[in-house]
Amino acid sequence: MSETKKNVYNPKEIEDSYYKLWEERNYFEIDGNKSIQKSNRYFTIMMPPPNVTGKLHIGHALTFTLQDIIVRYKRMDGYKTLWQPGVDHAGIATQNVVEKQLLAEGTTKEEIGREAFLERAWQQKENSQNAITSQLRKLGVSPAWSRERFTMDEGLGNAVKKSFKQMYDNGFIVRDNYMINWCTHDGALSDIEVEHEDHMGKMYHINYPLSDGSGNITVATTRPETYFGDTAVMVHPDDERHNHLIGKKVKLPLIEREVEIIADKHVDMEFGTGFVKVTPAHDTNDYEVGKRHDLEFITIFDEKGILNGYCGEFEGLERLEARDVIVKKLEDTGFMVKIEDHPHQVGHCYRCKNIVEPYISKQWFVKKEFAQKAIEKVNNGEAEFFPSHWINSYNAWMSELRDWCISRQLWWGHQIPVFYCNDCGHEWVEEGDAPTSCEKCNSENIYQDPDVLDTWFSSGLWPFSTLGWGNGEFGKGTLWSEDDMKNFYPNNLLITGFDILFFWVARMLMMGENITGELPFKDIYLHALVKDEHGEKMSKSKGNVIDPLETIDKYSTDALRFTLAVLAVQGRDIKLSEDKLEQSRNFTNKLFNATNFLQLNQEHFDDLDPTNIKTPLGRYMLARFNVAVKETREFMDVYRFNDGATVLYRFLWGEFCDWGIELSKASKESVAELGSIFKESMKLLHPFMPFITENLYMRLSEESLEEGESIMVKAYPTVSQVDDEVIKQFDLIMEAIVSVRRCKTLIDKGNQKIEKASIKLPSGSDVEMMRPFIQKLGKVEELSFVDEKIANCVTDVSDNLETFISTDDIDMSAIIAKLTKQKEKLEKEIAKLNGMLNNERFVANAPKQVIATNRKALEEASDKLAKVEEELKGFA
RNA sequence: GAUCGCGUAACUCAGUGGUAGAGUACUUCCUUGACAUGGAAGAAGUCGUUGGUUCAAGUCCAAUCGUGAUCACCA
Repeated sequence: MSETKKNVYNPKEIEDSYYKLWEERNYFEIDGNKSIQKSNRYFTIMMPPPNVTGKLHIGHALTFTLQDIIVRYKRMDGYKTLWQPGVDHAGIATQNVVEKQLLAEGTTKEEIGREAFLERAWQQKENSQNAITSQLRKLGVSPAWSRERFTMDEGLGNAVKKSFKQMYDNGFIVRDNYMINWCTHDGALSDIEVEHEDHMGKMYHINYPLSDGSGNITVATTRPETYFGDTAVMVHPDDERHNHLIGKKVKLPLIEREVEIIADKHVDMEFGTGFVKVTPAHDTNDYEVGKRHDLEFITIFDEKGILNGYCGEFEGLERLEARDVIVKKLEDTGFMVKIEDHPHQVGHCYRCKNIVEPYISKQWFVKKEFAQKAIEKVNNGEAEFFPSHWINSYNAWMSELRDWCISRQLWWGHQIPVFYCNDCGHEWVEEGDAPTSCEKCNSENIYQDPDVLDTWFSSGLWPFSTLGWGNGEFGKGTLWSEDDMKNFYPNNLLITGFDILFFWVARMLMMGENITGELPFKDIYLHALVKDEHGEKMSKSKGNVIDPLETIDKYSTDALRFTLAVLAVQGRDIKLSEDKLEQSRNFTNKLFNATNFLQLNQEHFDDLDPTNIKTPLGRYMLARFNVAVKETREFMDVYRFNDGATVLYRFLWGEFCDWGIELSKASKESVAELGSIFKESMKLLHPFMPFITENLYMRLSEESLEEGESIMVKAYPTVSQVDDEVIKQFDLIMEAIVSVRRCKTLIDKGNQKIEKASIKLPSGSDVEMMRPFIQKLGKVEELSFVDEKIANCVTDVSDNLETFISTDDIDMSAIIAKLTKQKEKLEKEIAKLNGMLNNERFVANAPKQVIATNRKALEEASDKLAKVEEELKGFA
């Protein structure tokens, strides 16, 4: 049995049940906030669809929390709000997960066949989607679940075919033989799917004999096994060591095939031996050289990496295993001159970590020209990055774009909607149902391209395909409606991690622009990665992974959400730590206990009506609340989640609890008003902490969610008149209280109750209004207000007032030390201000406002100094 | 090599040209009738370094050091 502590907030009791009710009542749907919707206010944000490969991690928790904060804010602020949920089929990643499952069962995808394999993949999709969506519910997020989509559902499949045809017809999609990145496990990859890693390899120096028998040349290579594909050796034309050999022939070791020595400026004379083997079919640079010199392209291994007949006796070996065997043979036969250590970078498949090969293959590509307009429009300000510096990365990447390889040799994905006729050779794109005969010659001897599309092709359409674009009749009226494109496109905002800027964001921008004529969203917020408390990337091997569900279990959903929000500073890594989570947890507890306090006095509190706030303290807290509302809204509007959260923390804890509640103990009649303000501030906080705010709002309204309407569909607070006068009055009250407390520490009374104190206030202060607050919080039985300094007492001098407490025998040295320090500080300040104000150029150039502020500060500091000096004189 | 961040109190970090801020930790005190997951008071910073612009620089500019990320090339 776990003990339940009194006065400790227990979130577990409410989180699941509230969520269930919210969802049942359709609050998350686009008309969930019907009663507060304002006309023509629409807000759309797409959920980046999680991969159906597993479960949520802390990065998901961050991204979805931030999205939910904005969505709840907009929904409460009267927008018709669409937060579009869904999941991504994640081609390679999911296929690999399923393959691993099969492997564990002792079988393979080839053994069970394409159909059975796809069945397994769909099963994986179901399992993962269920896990993910139930975890998302735990996070308290509020997407329009009724519209949940999957990138491979029929409607999105239709959109893929339609957009493919459009791009094909416009000449942006072509099929060609290119040198691409080839993974012998996963097939063709786009450039960004290859990760380059530092690796300590070897540099092999190999002798190639000259055909005329006049000697050898030595080439240097890191990949000796590729020499069977060499079709030339090149030297720099200006290389005086070697250029006399241009035009001569050499024989490749062992196989004795002859290749020519050619001249090409690509060679770096400083590097290696100056002789470079040219393997046009297996190296990106050599590919270009090969094209320049019209060389033969010899491919030496098949799609699985198995060496072919060009490799002589090594035929049948796997490319990686072959290296050592070949090297051994070259050593034995004397062709190997030397082997040195050589650090270099090796490309790996981003999904299976296999070493990627440059490989010539016939694939489908999206031409790089496709991106042109999206580059221009983003740079014209039609979309905006938060933080803004990301536009640099966007431009850098976009300007170096190469054609995007979109065909994948996988089974799991959108099959390419291109058909070929075996009889007449016709090739065409079919955007409708699969045809049974050739559209040109009517032959039934046709087949569909067996490859599937890069997973990012369909996710690139996500901002509009989910709104019904190209869906055909699928889902019409249930998953989407005909007004959706008009109302929700372009989307207002995208929130996602910077790590998929190129993979996804850039692709959405170019596809959206080309296919709909408009960029798909206006604002692009890119958040950082969640790191551990030391700033280390989380990884299973390091054992520093923070699991969102465990965290929720320990600290509550609200605490996790608030922590992530408070740490989400634009442009900085998020270092998540237990300390921060504890702090947020404590904050929820504080709010819970504030409610307990309010309800000691009365059970029910009305909703806030500013005109009904009459007591001075009520008016003061209302004024502070207004400041908080203004700041929170301003920060939300520019996606400064950390600042918004900090404002709320400061207001609710530092102002409402520490001062408002404490002061109300001297003003019982203000409690009813404070309760109303607190209820309203629960609305303000709701987007960050949806559960506790609902709970406390309901408690203070004496309602339950079962009977009442949720806080999540009530109007977000707006700013009413801020009463500056009452803020001034209470600033003075608080200054007096702090001064009394400080004075008491001088006589070692801590915060104990004392009998008498005197305060000298500025003239015109409303002393009778102030008295009860100062007496109560300063813990003074008898408080008197005086016009002159009192003899024989300790004194505290603050900006606007002085406090005196009579004393007989106490050690004065501490007091003198304190006053002396205060004096020095004031003198320094006065000197600084004087320096500025005596500077003619400052007075001539600075804004009047600044000069006035400084004059006033100087005056106040001088006054204060005079008082401090007078005190010191008394001790002399 | 190129580009982009970051460097502010012991720690984690805000800071939008106008007297340097928060939370945690620390020191001292308080179990006061919401909360010890709490309250009060306090101490703590040559804002990486050096120049420059400006009446005024943590903030803008340049250089430099440290640190991190991304992209690219190395046969």
